[in-house]
Amino acid sequence: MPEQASSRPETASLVLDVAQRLVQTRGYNGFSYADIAAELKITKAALHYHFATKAQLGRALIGRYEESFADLLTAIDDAGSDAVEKLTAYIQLYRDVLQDRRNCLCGMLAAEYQTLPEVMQVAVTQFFDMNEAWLERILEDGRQAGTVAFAGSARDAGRVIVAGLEGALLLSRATQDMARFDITAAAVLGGLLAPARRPGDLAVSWGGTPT
Amino acid sequence: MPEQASSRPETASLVLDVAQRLVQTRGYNGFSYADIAAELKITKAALHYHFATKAQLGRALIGRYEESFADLLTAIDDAGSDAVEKLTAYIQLYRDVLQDRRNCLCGMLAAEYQTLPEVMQVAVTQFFDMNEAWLERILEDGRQAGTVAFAGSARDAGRVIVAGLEGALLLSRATQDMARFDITAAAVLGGLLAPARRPGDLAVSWGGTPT
DNA sequence: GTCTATAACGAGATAGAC
DNA sequence: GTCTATCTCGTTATAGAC
Repeated sequence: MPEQASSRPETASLVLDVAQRLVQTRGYNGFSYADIAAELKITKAALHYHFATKAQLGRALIGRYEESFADLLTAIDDAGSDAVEKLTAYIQLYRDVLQDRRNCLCGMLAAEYQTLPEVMQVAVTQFFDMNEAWLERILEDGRQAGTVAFAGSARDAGRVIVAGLEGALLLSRATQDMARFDITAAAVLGGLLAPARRPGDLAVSWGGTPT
Repeated sequence: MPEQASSRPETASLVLDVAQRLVQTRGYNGFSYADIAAELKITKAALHYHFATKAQLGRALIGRYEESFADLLTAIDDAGSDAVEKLTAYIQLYRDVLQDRRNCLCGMLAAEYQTLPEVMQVAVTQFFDMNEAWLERILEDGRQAGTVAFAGSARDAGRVIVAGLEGALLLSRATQDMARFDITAAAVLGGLLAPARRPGDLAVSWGGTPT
């Protein structure tokens, strides 16, 4: 770990906390070192000590986010429930972000993709790859177990889930309407349930045969 | 219409063209008056003559975008085909944007929502309302005709469609993978088809009962 | 309607003291 | 590890000539 002198709750970590919230709420192009410095009551120069360039800060942000997200996915795996419960828990991760009045870090960065330093672009892509790989595995397991059903590859079905949730997050935040997220989430999950398991009380169930 | 002197193809319109492409590719916080001026080979001061502030430019951008989008929806209506064809045409509008290597103007602005001047925030919300109102009508018609099927309200089903397409646009652009958009679009449409009409050859069909 | 010129500010970044 | 001070550049915006 890096050297440090006086400050105890590692400053670099606090910087990342603030920067992450700023990116999730304002975007990478929507905040500056001055914003972080003001909030932490240190100077911009001190920030540059920890993260020499904004690109390095941005890269570290994604790295930490992906890592903690991967940990959450592992925790879901370890809970050992079935595919539907795991997918529900996955959706809940997105919902938690929204409840925090934030967007997904990488969803926000995906919008700004073209303006990002290359190191950040690569890291963003990697984040979504990781998500899709996890979903692919869960979906394949669920299909084997007969609890979820979908046409096409598990990988593609995972991509559809990510797109639906990221889009729901984007629009729910803009319209400040959490219900908007919930109906999309219900549609995403409902559309994957094996017909036998499909409840009739879902608010929206894509492709569910209506009675 | 506003006065003008020498320039013929109304400069204001050219400014909007360039600005729109910049917002759709880089975001509202990702471009400046200097970028537009350089491209049109006029000065920043000339820009300020047409749009005194960046907020006014942004507001005009959304207004024109919504108007032309509404015209496209009317054209789809006038084609007089059934709900499924209209929904297919709607999806195609999004696909055209992606093929142009752009994001939806308002999808991009939704990400930056929190940083936008209030006049722009209101206009963005209005754009999505308009889309959802149109979809609600088409979906209701289709349900009546028995060509589309969905649980819940037509309004909510429309919201799910918009979220899915905006999310697909966002991620397809970041990963530079048009196929990613197509699989989500196929899932969105496939999930709405009435069971009797549902083809088996869709790459992905959300909730379609797999054989 | 467009220009030159510039104001006024904020951005990312660096030098060097402590 | 944080500071003061400063640099350089880009940003939005304005004043006033043509």
